[in-house]
Amino acid sequence: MMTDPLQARLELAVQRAFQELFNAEVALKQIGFQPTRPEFEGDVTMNVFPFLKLSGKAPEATATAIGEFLAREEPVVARFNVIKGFLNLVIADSYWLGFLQEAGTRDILALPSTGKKVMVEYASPNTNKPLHLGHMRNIFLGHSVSRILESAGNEVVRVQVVNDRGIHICKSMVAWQKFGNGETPQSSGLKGDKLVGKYYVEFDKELKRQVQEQEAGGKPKEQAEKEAPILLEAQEMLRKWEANFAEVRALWSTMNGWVYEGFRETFKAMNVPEFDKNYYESQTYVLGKEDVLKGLEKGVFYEKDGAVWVDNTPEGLDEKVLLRRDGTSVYMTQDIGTAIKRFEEYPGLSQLIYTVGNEQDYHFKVLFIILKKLGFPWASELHHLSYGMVDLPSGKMKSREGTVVDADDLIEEVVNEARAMGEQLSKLDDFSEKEKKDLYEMIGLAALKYYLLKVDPKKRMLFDPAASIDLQGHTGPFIQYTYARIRSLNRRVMAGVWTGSLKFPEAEIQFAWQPSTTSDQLQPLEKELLKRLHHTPSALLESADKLDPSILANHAYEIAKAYNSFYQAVPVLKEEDGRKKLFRHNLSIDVAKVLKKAMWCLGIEVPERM
RNA sequence: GAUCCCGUAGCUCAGCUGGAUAGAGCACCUGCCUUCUAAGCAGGCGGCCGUUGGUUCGAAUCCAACCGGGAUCACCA
Repeated sequence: MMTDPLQARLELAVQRAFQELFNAEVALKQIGFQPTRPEFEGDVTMNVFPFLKLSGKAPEATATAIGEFLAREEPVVARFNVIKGFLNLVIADSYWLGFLQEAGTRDILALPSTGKKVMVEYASPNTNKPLHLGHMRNIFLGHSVSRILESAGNEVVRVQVVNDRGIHICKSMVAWQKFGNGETPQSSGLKGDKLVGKYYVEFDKELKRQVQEQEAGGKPKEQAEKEAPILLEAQEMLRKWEANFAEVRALWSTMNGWVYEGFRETFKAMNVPEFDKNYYESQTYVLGKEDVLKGLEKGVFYEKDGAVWVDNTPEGLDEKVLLRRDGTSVYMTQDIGTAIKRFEEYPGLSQLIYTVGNEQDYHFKVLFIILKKLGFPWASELHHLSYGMVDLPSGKMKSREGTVVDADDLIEEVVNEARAMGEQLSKLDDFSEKEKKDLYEMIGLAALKYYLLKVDPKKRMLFDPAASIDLQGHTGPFIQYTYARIRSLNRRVMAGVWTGSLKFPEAEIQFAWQPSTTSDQLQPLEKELLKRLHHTPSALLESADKLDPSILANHAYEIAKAYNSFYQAVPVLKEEDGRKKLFRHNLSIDVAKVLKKAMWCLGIEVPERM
């Protein structure tokens, strides 16, 4: 990894070794290091098997020769040992100590600016129902990826497309007109999105009733489903909406307004910021038509039966309609137009990432190919951040069958669990009610977010309600707890003065450890921690490259775990030797800093006490 | 029918750009609070890495076939 200066150094040295020892050229990329397995002495290990042809020697002899060269020529290598074809290198403590010093003076989770501007789209809900667990995976992912990209040196623009028009919202509108008796969020006290969602369900109920009725009257099922009066009404409502009927538009605005108010509350409860820009489908759905016609002129698309098509069979895909015979758009059309519009609106934009479920993999493949065919230079910088569905122990989530996990309910549940645990431990009796409430929300949300983010986004995941509110083990609260422990140490150092400040006391505590060449100053648990910290920039970069927060999430967990082992076995403030005490405290501070920033990248806050 | 994704411990997941004896958490069992927060630590139990072949000095990792699970393939959104 390029961000790992140690590895880069060693690779160069090994390259030199091959030149001087065997008169052989080796590309840096071919030289790979891996962490040394714990049962052997060493920090990093090089496998020499791939290079035996170059050296013309046996594995042990090759490894030994390189090891001797490195120990002699490269100061960071303190010593080495060889086991079979494995060259284990012990890195000088002074290197790790130097790293610690550096980590103390700057944010190692802030990579140099790339100068790139990246747009991330996520959330993109429909306005006919409340947010649920599936949205939460999407939103936490999109938000986290945005922050990771920021930390990795990019400027990020967050956007969503609000699917505010279409048959779905018309269904809610029709049902509300029929059965609503003028109900509003104010009159019933129901959250706006819940209220609109309720009428969407009402619509479905009534539809089913009518279909059954008509079936009983002798109509075939398919016909009954198409001809149900309430469905026809919804379709009529959609036509009126498109024709700009004032009353329909007014009702539409009102009901969407209720939904937005509800969404705002949920976003607040999720502790996720709003977007830099919202695109509304009611505005974007007209986009793309002209672009498609231009493509037709250029010969990128073709006409058949009066419709405009694109032929993606050369790419191994199918043909696809872009404009219907009657000249109207399909979903793809507006996505083409919206993408183009975004790059016009944001001139320096170099990348666009769509956070959308993997059931739309095919759609985005086609979209990207089309934009490439239209000749947009940025088309190769489009990414579909495709994530897997969230399953429940009972099976798939289906909104029609009422098996969805509601976002608001879930947050409430997880916060209640945090409260129950907190009160049982009763460490916080001096907290005010407000402080307790804030803390339990922070902990509950951490459990939920971490649970959803620790899994590779690409993979379908199982949502186990019990595990998601777990506060122990491989969880967000475990990392929070580690942070709080360290902050407690910090406070003691500062003579018990509790300021409530989130600032780290670097100013108060100077780094006083003098790196020296004498080896083995570091205890194994200290070194283990330093190595994990040292790997942080690489983890961040990999997370950013792969658009995968789980890499950073798991890295943070590894650090927290290593810290807790260290904390348990090695005294910090009770250490008599002042230099050691200071060193360990500095180490602790850096762990806290990294944990806090890594959690920030995941959209998770950390408490000063818990 | 075609294409794509996924099969690792009882459960949930890491590891997958090939390397040493495959790792965590949960669950279960044993210890550890008169020393810095026990939401913790130390230890134990638990694996034909879906199956079969191939490539390789070496395969959970790459390739092929098969089995099992999921998704997608509309002049729908």
